[in-house]
Amino acid sequence: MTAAIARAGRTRRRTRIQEENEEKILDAALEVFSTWGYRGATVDQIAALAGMTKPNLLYYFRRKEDIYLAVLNRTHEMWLEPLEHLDAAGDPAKEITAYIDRKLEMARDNPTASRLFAMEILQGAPVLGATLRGRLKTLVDDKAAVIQGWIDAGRLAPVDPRHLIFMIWATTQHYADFETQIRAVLGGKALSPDQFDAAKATLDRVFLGGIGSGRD
Amino acid sequence: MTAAIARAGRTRRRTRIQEENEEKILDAALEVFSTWGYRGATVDQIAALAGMTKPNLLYYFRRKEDIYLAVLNRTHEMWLEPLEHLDAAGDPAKEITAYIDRKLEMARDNPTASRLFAMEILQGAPVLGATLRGRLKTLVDDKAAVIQGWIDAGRLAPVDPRHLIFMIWATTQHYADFETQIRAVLGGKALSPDQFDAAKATLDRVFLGGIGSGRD
DNA sequence: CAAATTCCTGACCAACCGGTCAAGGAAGCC
DNA sequence: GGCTTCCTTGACCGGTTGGTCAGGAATTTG
Repeated sequence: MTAAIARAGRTRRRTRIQEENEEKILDAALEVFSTWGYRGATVDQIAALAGMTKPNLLYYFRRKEDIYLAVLNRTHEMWLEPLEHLDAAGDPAKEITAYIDRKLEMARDNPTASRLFAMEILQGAPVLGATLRGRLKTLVDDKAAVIQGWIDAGRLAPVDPRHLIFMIWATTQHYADFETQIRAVLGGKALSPDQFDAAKATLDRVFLGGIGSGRD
Repeated sequence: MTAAIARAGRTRRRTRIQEENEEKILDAALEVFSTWGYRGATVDQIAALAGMTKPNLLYYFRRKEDIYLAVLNRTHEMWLEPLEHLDAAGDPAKEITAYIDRKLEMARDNPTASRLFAMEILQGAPVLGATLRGRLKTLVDDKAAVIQGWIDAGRLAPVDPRHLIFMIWATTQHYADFETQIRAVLGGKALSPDQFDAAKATLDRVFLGGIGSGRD
């Protein structure tokens, strides 16, 4: 996927050095784009963080846009994945809790990826727009039907499945996207494991209390 | 507040034209900064949207940074306000529902303001950092104590008050900050009143179910 | 209406930005 | 070790960006 963009068709072989440097570049680009957005980021900045000169970086990715596309492509699978695991055959409460926990772990382990998507969407999703209206919409429609099925069977309180999904996205991603604010309010430097446990406990409890066990 | 920055001490009187043009500029700046962030936005862009030339804009605000500060200052009171209304003397469920509804209305009526803060925080809160660690932290500490009081009195399920507040921020602001994504998933162009009602109903139900009426 | 003040603009500037290119240096291969 | 391919870099380029400035136009004030 990455290789399809990076240095596309410019060398005969794909070398070890290419592999290494493209990874360095994409790591740096993730950091820079997720903080400054596409327009706010500079190629120099990315190159410096990747430990190389600008012309050298542009030897691997000919254009700034190519870097952005590559780093978005590299992370967007990871983005859709957790929801795909929501299993109609499972226990509703357990499935939803597991989904929340997976998403929260992603926010903890890949905060920059989360922020990159936040940036992309704040800017009107110029790149991911089509994916959102396509694959993501299909996926949400699908899983909303699963949740609606649970509700119809009386196994879950009657809530709008789509807005429930939005709530889960919002609350979990918040810990990555707004980390600066959360740190400021809670005090301390980084979000501690304790604080993540507290977040997880609160989310589980509110969501499960809010939708648990149906019929009312 | 704005006048303290704009054209500070450069004219003797404060004129009608100053008032009008500074407002035009700040409206335009809100739009542009909230989409592109500080670095991604250009002064030309803001000037064009405000319907004036760049030198003319710079006659009112000498530097790009001054515009950014002014537009953040103008909106950040509005930001803190809804939480301040949370009243220890009121009924817990009613107070929290009212808070959620107020924040959701703010996201609906001032989505660009919400996005501006999201941008600022994604960029590490270079300007608002001090405010977050100061006024906002104090406010949250204060209101968390109120909620903890309700919990101790058995009028609310035992949840971490701070993380509950984060959840409310996350879910309500999500409808402004990630509007593009929500529109993509729900289909349609703008978020309809119906969809806002559905969001409100879902939020009210999940939060109230999740924390309602205490003791368990 | 005329003087004082404020407002507006075109022309301009230095710094920065994305991107190119020629040429030398390092790896890989036989 | 020599040939081929790949990697790296300094110098450079046109366009954009934030910001200045001199001077003319509009507005306010007496």
